[in-house]
Amino acid sequence: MTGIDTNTEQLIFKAARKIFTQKGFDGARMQEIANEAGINKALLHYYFRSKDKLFEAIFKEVLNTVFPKIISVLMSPIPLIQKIEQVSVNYIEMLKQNPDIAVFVFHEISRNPLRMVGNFKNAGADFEIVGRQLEAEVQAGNIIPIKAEHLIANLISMCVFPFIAKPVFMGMMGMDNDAYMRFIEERKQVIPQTIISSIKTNK
Amino acid sequence: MTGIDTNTEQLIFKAARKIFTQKGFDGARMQEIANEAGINKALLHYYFRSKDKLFEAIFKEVLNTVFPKIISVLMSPIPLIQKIEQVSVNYIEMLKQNPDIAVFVFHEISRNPLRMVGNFKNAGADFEIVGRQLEAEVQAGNIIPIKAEHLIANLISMCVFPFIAKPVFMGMMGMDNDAYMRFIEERKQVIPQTIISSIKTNK
DNA sequence: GTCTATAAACAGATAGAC
DNA sequence: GTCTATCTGTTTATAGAC
Repeated sequence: MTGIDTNTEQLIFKAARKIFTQKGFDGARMQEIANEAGINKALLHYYFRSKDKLFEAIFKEVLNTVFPKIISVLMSPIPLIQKIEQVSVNYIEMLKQNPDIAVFVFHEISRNPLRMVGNFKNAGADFEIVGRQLEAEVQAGNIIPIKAEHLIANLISMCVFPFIAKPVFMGMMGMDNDAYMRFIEERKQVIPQTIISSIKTNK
Repeated sequence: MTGIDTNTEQLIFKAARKIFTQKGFDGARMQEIANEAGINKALLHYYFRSKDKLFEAIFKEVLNTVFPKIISVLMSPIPLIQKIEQVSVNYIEMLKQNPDIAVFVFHEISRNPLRMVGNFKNAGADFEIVGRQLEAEVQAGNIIPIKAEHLIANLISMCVFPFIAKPVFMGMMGMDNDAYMRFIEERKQVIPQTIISSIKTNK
């Protein structure tokens, strides 16, 4: 028990995560993963048996990086406004550290939607909690009515999509990489501000 | 000149578009495209020389389906509010008719960002036009200040992302396909309402 | 133009030495 | 555990008959 494993299995895992998230399952080559890990191709099969098995391990880990983060915030017992702010900051920060993850996840899921089923705990509870919070605020006259589904869809869309469309937006906006990263940073403020001011009443 | 070509080349093109947009370049098989077109695999090479060439033809056509639509609305000489409403309706309608297109385009672009360069006319002008409209409205006291980049990013994100994340949202929201389509339909109203009420002043 | 048959290259997986 | 060498199936692409 050395705590952190820097053994071969970890090397492979890290390399596979990089290659798979960059190229997708179909575009990834076992040879390339082996090169990235600095080991031989046969070792991949020794540790993970097949490309499919290796991919499933990576994909599971990636899903656990992506979804619990937002679920836990949406379910936590804090005011709605704070949830919106926290989701924006946390999600954008996570995506900054894992730039390829968004395109990868949604591409692989649409390639095989059933993949979701196994790795996915029901998030319906989140919507109920947020829905109740929304109702309470509407009753109090603080916000105008909106379905929880749309509110959450708006929030996640505005956070995630700019990472998915990065090259397109960069081209359209005439930004270089640094400028685009500053643009992303600004969104931590812009998104909560947009959502909150869109639902607030004038009272 | 019969006007509409229903010849072999068109058959191939249509089949290739379907398979490529569903599976991506790496996941698509020439055999599957041939099957879809009801012809032989060798004919694909007869008409398009290689998988790469066939893909480039498809990709170019897909980009022309996706981008000019929004560009033309953003550049048109109509009030800002109307632009926001028209983009929402047009874009969602286009994506309803081409459900796979969004995941496909962004996956392929991040696989090879340089692909954009050739097929992309500068859209910087759009942002300038929208930027000037925004400034005018701010001066008139009608809206609060926001960068054109963020406004447009918000708009496109909220329209496109629900198609990219369809299986995830369906799972999270516990919707079947019909319910999700109704949800998408609602967004034609929700998105303009969200954006407009987020920038309007209280005057 | 369209087909069948096949070449040529590639990629995942395994055998077996060390 | 790690390597080299190789097998096996797949996939793009071409040759050549019709």
